[in-house]
Amino acid sequence: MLSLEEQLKIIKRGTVEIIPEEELIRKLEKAIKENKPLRIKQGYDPTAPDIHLGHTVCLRKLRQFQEIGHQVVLIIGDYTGMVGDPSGRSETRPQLSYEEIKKNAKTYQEQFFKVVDKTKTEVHFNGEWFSKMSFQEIMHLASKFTLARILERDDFSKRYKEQIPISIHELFYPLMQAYDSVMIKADVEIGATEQKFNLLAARQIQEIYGQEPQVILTMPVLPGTDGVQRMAKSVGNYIGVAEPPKEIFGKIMSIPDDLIYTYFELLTDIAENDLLKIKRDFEDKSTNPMILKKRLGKEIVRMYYNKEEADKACDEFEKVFSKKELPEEIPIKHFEHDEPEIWIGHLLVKAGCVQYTSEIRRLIKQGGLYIDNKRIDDEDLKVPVEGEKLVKLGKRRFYKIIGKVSR
RNA sequence: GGAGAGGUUCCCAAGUGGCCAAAGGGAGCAGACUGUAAAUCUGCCGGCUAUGCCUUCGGAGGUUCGAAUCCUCCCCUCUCCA
Repeated sequence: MLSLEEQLKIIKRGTVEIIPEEELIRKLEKAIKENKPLRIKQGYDPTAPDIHLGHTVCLRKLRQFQEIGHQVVLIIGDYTGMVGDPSGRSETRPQLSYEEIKKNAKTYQEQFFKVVDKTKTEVHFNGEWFSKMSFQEIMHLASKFTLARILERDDFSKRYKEQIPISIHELFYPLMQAYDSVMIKADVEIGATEQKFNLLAARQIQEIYGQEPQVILTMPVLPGTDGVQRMAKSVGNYIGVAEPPKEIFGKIMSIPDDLIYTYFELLTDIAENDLLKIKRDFEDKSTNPMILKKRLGKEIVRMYYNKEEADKACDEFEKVFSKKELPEEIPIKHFEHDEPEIWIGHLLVKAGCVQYTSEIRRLIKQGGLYIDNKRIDDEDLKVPVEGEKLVKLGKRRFYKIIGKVSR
């Protein structure tokens, strides 16, 4: 194992808080002395089946712990997922069925191990213990926590004040997460800053169950591609790790310039002094932010795919947006119609390019529809069905449409 | 159980009988510009081959020439009291 100082340095990079740091040092010292890895807990509720870059901030920290020789314990929250984490929420989460959760859990794990080393990870479902718990035990656990403590939380107290409903089952969430820590005897738990309450609750509960409380590491919450809200699938400002390279790259290019440094810092392994240089370059405006963004995009695609894909994604971007050429791969749509001619609106709906004909009228009115590189300005345009057409909607949606007259 | 407040188009949020497909903001989309799918500005933003028609304001009925707006019943949320 690495020395204490080396380990601490790695652990501290990008972390917001370590609570309490002395305990972490003590635990690390012990681990080194006895050559016994620490148990690093990460819980995950498979409520949506996609892991996005926001999640990877914590996952990358787990990975780092693995690299310095510690044991990662992943808890898939099949039960907590059914409750729904109220953290940072202004409303009750939808409760998912057990089947949905199970299905999501599979995808989750696949994506999870794109970042974390599978061979060095112990996986548990919290249903392992929650499904066996009796009501008596649940009441026992519930009696260890008070409403006042729960209401210390901003999200709850805010909802309470604003008269937004809070269901009783939501109050159980922190207790459940805490109990997970007890069951797997966690030494360290990592979470986003908004998770702080849940993480702290675990310390208290662990003590009640006669365990040494876990140390807490909080990581920053990653802003989404809109640069305003935290990255979340529900907000639609996310970049999923399983997305195609082109998408990841393109979405990176769409983040506000101000986010460039943050993304480099939290999402890449770029060396410390490189990071500083990027910050300087951005601040003194000596480098075009676009250049930095391209580098960021390449870096991230490389992490989840490889260098070739990264270069390809970048070339493709330049081709389509800078040079306004056609992308490499254009989705092909087929459709059939029983007359030789068809109104353009119907064609595009039929081919599945858009959902409504109104959308087409709008596009035409705004000058955003091209067929075979010709801008269309006639809303009522009819075109022949037979043959192949290249359609461009706005600046980034391309389709090749192949029509056939059906008899 | 009692008293009160509220449920509006993707989200937030105006609107209390016709001028309402419904203000404003956000998101989204398009155009211009550019250094990029940044920023900024402008426009669009329920559906329909459309100078008109159809469907929307928690649900079901009703009053009216006319309802998101008034009445009745129901469902849901919140607050206070018990």
